[in-house]
Amino acid sequence: MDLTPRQAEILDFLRRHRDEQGVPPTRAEIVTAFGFRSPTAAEDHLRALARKGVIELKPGASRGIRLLERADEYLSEAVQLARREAANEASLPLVGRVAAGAPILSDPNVETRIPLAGDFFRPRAHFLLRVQGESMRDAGILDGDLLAVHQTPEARSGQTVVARLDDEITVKTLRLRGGIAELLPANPDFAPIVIDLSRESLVIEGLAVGLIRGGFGSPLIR
Amino acid sequence: MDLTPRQAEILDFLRRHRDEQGVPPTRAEIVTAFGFRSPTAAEDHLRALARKGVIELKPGASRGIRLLERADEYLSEAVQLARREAANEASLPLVGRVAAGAPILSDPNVETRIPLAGDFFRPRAHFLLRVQGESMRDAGILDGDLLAVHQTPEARSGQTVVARLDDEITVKTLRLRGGIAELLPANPDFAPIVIDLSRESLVIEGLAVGLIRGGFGSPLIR
DNA sequence: AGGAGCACTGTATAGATATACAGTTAACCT
DNA sequence: AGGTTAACTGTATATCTATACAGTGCTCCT
Repeated sequence: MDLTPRQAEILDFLRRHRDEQGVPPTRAEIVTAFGFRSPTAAEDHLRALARKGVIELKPGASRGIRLLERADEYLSEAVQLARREAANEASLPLVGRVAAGAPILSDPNVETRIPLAGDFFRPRAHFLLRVQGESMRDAGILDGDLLAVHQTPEARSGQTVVARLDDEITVKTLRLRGGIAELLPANPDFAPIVIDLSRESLVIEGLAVGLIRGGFGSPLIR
Repeated sequence: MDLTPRQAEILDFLRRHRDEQGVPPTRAEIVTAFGFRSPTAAEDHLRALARKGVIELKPGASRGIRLLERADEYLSEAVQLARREAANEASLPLVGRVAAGAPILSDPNVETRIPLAGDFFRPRAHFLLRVQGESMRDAGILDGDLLAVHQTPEARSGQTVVARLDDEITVKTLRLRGGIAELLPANPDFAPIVIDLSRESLVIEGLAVGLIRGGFGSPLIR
């Protein structure tokens, strides 16, 4: 059963009071916080929250209000957003096969999240891309590696870039000469890709800023 | 000023009560927990803790006991140990140049800690080793990379190992044939190392289980 | 039309709680 | 030898606190 807006307000207050004061509130403190004129108003709300299973009331005990785990599901939107942002700052989305046309960080492209903060890399990484193929082998970037990518359209000649070409994502070294862009592989078995910028477009998704191999449960040892 | 052993016990109880019950205890609850026969015993202890600045007492408020930040400095040894272990589980020591003779994880060898849990890798990593040299270049292990290492003396032929040879740490592929061990580089510019196990000893420090490049503030982009 | 749930007001009270006051015992410092 | 501090016992009480009981007005469902 869902909480009413008012009950969610009360729950938010319980959480805030606990976090800021270190103690759950009394009925009287709820009354003053919300401007009630009767302790029963607070009592009724607590009963409702307990009935819905988001808090536990200890009979007889003063301040005997306990926020249960599942209370997290009923956070106000503002608090939920803040939590999600905090979680995002401590982990990176892992992008596998990129669907044609879709933005690289759109939901269906994200396989999972890796528990590593983006600012572990410099400049900071915005996502991890699972490398496919051996075209950058001689740069130490192997098939299956996770490439840490700083999302930016700006790239200089010589940098290792993540580019989108005909709705395909590719990792290569960028070389710019006049109106010509070259995407150079680091493997003699592969041919460079040459793009005439006056006729074709090249979308730079980001820069390679790091690499992770062998994590997330895929063993390196066979 | 330091806490007395008894005061530390009381503080531990306050913390445990808060964590387990979600509410600080009343004087009466302290009394029953410690077998006191007078509420004043609890009151006196709380006053002492407040005077020493580890808790804050709110006059008049029931359960008005607040654990302050600096209370963490006065944790019991058991709790401190548990905390340190929890922190270690969420980060990996980075080992740079290894001092001759010293165990690989001894204090002076550890440069810093990297905020990544060891069980991010399978089997779990115990430390990260900063790779020196290009001898494993063709295996995608470059100079400066951080190699995630699972600490174990057991290695099978074909695995990438971290070995100690004449007090030098080296990363190579292991090959075992009868009483002969070979440490094979992955770079034609380097020669294999052959060890006759009946005459020389080879210490395996661990197995390579993963790799990180470009993190910890060292930019990949130039 | 009426029952149920929500969100309250208003009053009352048993008992939970903090806290003062008066002691005791032992260790430690000077 | 005397003062201070820690760690308690024992009693008492103002007041804080949970909670019961009796209502009101509103909305939503059937």
